[in-house]
Amino acid sequence: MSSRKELVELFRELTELLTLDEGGPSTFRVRAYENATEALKSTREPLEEMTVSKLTKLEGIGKSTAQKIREYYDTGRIERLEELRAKFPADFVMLARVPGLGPKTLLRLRDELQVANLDDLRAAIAAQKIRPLKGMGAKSEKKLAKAIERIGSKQDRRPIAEALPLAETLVEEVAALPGVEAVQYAGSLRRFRETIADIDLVVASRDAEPIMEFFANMGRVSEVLGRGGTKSSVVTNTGIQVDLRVVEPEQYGAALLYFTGSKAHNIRLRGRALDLGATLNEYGLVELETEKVLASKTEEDIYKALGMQFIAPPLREDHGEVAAAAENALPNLVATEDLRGDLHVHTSYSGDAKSSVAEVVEAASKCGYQYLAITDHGKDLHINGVDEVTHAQIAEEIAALGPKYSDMLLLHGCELNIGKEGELDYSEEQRAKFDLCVASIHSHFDLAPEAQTERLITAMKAPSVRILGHMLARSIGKREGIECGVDAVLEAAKEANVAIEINSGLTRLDAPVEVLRRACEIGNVFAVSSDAHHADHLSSIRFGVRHSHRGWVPRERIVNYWPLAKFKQWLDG
DNA sequence: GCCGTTTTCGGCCCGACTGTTTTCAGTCG
Repeated sequence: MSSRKELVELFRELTELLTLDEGGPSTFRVRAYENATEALKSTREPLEEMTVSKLTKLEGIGKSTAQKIREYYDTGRIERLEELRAKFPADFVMLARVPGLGPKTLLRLRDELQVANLDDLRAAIAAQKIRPLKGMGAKSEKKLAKAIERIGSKQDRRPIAEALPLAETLVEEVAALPGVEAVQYAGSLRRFRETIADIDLVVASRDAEPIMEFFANMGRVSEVLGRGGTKSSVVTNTGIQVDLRVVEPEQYGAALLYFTGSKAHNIRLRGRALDLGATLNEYGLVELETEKVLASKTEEDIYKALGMQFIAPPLREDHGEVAAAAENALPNLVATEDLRGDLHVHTSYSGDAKSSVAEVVEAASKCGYQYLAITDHGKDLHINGVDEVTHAQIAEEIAALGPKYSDMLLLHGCELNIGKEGELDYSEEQRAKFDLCVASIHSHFDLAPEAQTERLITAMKAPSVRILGHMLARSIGKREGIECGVDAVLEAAKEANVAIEINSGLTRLDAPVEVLRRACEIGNVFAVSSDAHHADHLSSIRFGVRHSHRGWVPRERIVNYWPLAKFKQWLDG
């Protein structure tokens, strides 16, 4: 683990233990630790080399945190953390993971019943020792017993590829209910995070009851965690928690804003609301003095009333977007309709794809594209690869479709495989016959970082290569991306005028957000690509678009946003 | 613990649901 990552981990633990020490999560000290942890996570400053006074200049980091950072880099440990670890052993901290069991109750269980671990808690429940405690009762005891069962089955965050389809289905089903004027999934899913902990649904309706009724009784519900008049939580039989909230249609924008978050973004917005003499909650932005509702119906209204640009959901992480929006300095983000082409698409010639050349081209035409690159695999990719003869055949098929699609430039491309040493399929002379080459890694994921860096740079030096496909070759939730020197690779890409792909596959979303943001700073160009393996999947490019938003990628840097002439100039350049 | 031209103290985001109460504390997001 890099020392930076470890430092963030230590601060996370510090925050968790401090929450116990403070006896509650909402003390301002705990908040400060949360903020500091977040600051460490998102900053790019070279912390290791910085003095205490320099560190305190960073937002969210004061004297105390700065000293702990220095202490960590100088001695490898943080004294305060050691103290807290001694005070709260790991077995006891484990208990905080039981849903519904917060610090207050936890500390009372320890002080009054000597509960030190999960077994103690089970024994206390079995002996009915919980219910006599003040503020507790038979119901709380039972609830606790049930919650303990869930600690084992409770899944970590789910990959977006698993959660998004379920969320879309739920939205469709709820939208069809009578009285529903609008419905949308919110939360981290709408922010397009790679993994999500639960699905949040926000509904606009004047009659919440039938929606609650439907929601709690859906066939896929395995457990109802809570059911109120306007808010319910369930667990589905695949173990994903879904929260649903119903508001009046006039309040829909405020509710959507509130539940899309992130928490830190919301806090930042509320702070700004207070500066303007107003308060912001899930029902609206309300002027404090007059109690007049300033905005509530749409998110756009609220951002406007707060005196800032609309902030796209993927940006709402409190990574500087609020300040940027107030200064009218957000990047111009690309919309799916803005894209003029797709530069990474497979046909059934690639063993792992399903649609014919004609079907893929027709689908691209329906997307309204001005250009399309068909990029079946090179021959080095065993099983799914395509040899020279077959590629010549593909070229003919594409050429034959030219007259029918005269308003679309059809390119015969190839997705080359980057070998262990950075070698590519075919000879450079043969590669030059392709209109466009994407080069991607499909194997040898565990090489040393230096070797991976060299490998990518070598591949990009081939003059035919114009796009670096799914840069880290990760699979979200399954496989970490390769380790490499990101800056060196991005610099080399810039030098070679190679675009960094923004791969739209929900299991890929590669290059990752941190790489995209770094690439923006370095000055790279990008290609948002579907990597579709079926004609129906060209539309998944919309996911890549949302991922590009998360990376703050300005549309001016996206080669397939460019008009045909400019795109061709880049392609031939 | 952090922050700041209403600065070095006194603020710091806001509400639903549950289970226990009979006006509220704890938890969660």
